[in-house]
Amino acid sequence: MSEQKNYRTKSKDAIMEYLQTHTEHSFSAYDVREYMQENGIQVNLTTIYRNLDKLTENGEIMKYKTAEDECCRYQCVKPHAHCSEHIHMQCRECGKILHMECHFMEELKKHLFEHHKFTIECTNSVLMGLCENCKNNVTVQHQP
Amino acid sequence: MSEQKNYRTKSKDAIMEYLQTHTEHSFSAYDVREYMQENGIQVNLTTIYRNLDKLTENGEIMKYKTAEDECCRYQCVKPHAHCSEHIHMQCRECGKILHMECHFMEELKKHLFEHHKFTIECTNSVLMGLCENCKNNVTVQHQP
DNA sequence: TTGCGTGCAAAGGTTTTGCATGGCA
DNA sequence: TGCCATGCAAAACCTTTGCACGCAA
Repeated sequence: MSEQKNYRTKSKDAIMEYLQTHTEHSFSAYDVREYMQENGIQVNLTTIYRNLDKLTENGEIMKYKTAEDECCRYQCVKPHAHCSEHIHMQCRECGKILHMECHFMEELKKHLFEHHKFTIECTNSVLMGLCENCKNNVTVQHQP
Repeated sequence: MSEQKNYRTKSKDAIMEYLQTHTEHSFSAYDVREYMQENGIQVNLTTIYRNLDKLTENGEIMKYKTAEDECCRYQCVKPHAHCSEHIHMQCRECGKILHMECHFMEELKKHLFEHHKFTIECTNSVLMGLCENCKNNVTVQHQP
């Protein structure tokens, strides 16, 4: 339908580089800007938002919010195939994202449909919790 | 620790009434205000936010966001026990919330921990999708 | 009478929009 | 040259905060 030409620009390249070096963690628009500033690249926050929006539409990154976040979070899903067909887990401490790329995903879909008559849509379906590392750290910290 | 007295007020009663008649769906602060206006009850939006916050702290309602929502959504979980121990499913069309109150919840927890080393925290863990009703409607609508 | 609850106005923060300019193809 | 991309400023939007007053207990 709306076949739009995409020009290659310095800003876009810089943002893509950020994404590809941060595939394991989620980030906010402000994180991207901070990275740009640290590397001496001049990119406006509006431009960052516009590029992140476009990437979300193209399915190259995920966009979501939680009750704890006051801003949107994004994550590159490019290295993983079929991200719209499995759900994701996010660590609330470090922001790391895990992909449920395994046989259990099918079982989950099946259970939801058969027992709850619910058709899951994996986009925006995120389970919150703690990854291995952060769980250990949090546990240690909270001990007397 | 902070044992705070709770006064019973007209606003609080009105909000609680809204909650108890809307246990099946999520709502925003603006939904509550709209309901109040329709019923001729004068309640300030600030007051609504403050009461919803308090109810969230008490564990009587859930609070969450999704990438699609531009505002926070809340839902009464009072009729369901142990809502912090199971995850929820939300219909993206009608906002309805379903509770995974079944044996499968344990299997899910176990799988996440054993295969992904992920410790799920059910608060804020919401699966998005379509409920039975909306799935049928959407399917029909999209047919030629 | 005490101090929690409320309304009002204003501020805070993130995200979006309009418009003129810049730059890729 | 045509049109997408960008920067800047301002707006939009939801949510929170400060303060004075009202009201439950």
